[in-house]
Amino acid sequence: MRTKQSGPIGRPRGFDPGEALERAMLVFWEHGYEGASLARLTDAMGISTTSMYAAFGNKEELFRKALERYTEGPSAYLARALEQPTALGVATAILAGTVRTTTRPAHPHGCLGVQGALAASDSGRGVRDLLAAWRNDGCSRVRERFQRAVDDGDLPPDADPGLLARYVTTLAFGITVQAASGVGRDELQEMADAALRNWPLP
Amino acid sequence: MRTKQSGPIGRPRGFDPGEALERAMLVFWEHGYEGASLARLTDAMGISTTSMYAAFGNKEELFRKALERYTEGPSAYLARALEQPTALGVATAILAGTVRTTTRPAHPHGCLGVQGALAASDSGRGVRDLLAAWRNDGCSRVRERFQRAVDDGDLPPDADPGLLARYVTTLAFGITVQAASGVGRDELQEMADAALRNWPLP
DNA sequence: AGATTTCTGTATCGATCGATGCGGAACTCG
DNA sequence: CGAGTTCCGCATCGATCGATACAGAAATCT
Repeated sequence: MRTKQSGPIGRPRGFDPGEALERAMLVFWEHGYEGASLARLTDAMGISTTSMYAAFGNKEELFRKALERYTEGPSAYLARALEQPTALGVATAILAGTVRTTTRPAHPHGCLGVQGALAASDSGRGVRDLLAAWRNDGCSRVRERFQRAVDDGDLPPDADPGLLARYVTTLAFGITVQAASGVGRDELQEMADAALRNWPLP
Repeated sequence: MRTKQSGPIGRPRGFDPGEALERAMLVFWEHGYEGASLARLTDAMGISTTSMYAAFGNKEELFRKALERYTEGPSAYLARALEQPTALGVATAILAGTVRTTTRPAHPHGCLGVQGALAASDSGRGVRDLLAAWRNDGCSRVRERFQRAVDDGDLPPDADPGLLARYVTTLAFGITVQAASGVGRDELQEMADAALRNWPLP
């Protein structure tokens, strides 16, 4: 027999916060921060607005947590890509991961970090700036990885890590826009392959 | 002396529709379709909601006309770029025009055709699809131009016009996202130069 | 058991959304 | 001039926005 764990006092939650957050992330991904209404979010999460506010604070806090989940979930390919042994491997993995994630059937097309709030009203400025910082942080991490590649001799000494990182992330962001426009996975992957055929940029 | 033109009967408009549309376009550009409220739009246009509805129909129609104005105004560089004599000239002009237009001081950063409505709620689906078609149309026109370059011998016979067009437009869309994130003009132009240094893609 | 704490469902808040009704103002006609 | 037509300012519409108040339900504590 197992001893009953003494849980926190009071009535326990009637839902799984992780799964509710996953559902919310998908709604934000598909409709954007301002395009996702509380009614639609809570309906997808399977809880009432009261429970949502008690568990996540408010709509903006819910989005911040959904973005964290997105980063560690659908967007985790970035962290894995940065661990590739060569700079070319890093770039290739980033673009392949972007293509795969933004064109998954049965998932929203595009990237939450881009279409979550590229432009917004005043009330969405906080989230818009958060996402801009999220994207710039991604570019910075790639640049630092390429700088390490230069230091290690993997990239030639005259290579510009900042320029290469900007190139790769610009392609990645462009891919997310193309995916949101309905462009197919194979065509984007072919383009990504061609874009890295002259690495590291003459 | 000049004969007085017999204008339309009734009280004449108290505002210039072209300038009002220009103001509306700037608001849509900065805040997106759903992020731009009627109150903010009409305030910027300097007219009342009644006048706006009488002159433009409704919010969605106003956006459609604002997008037309954007296409013939800030985005006119695309049409001019397609008239460049060489495919490389076309690609170079597209990216330079994108960088310039999306990073103009005293103008909204980014591109109306991208951040106008990448993701939206149900009520914004019409505009979202309109913009997706707008972007895909842009890519198609570039592809047709590159096809002509192949036919004319400007591009090698084995060049893939569709892939090249996808490459250039993906870079352009990526640039608009970077610009919306606050990345500076010079850095983006350097990246664009490097991206075309190996034209037409090995 | 009773007391205490926490979660949930309903009902609703004030604000804002896009969109209109209405009466008076401003113009061209005859 | 008066009649006819159009435009504009004000007030307001029903719907929806994000966010809460309140009371009852469900758990752990002593």
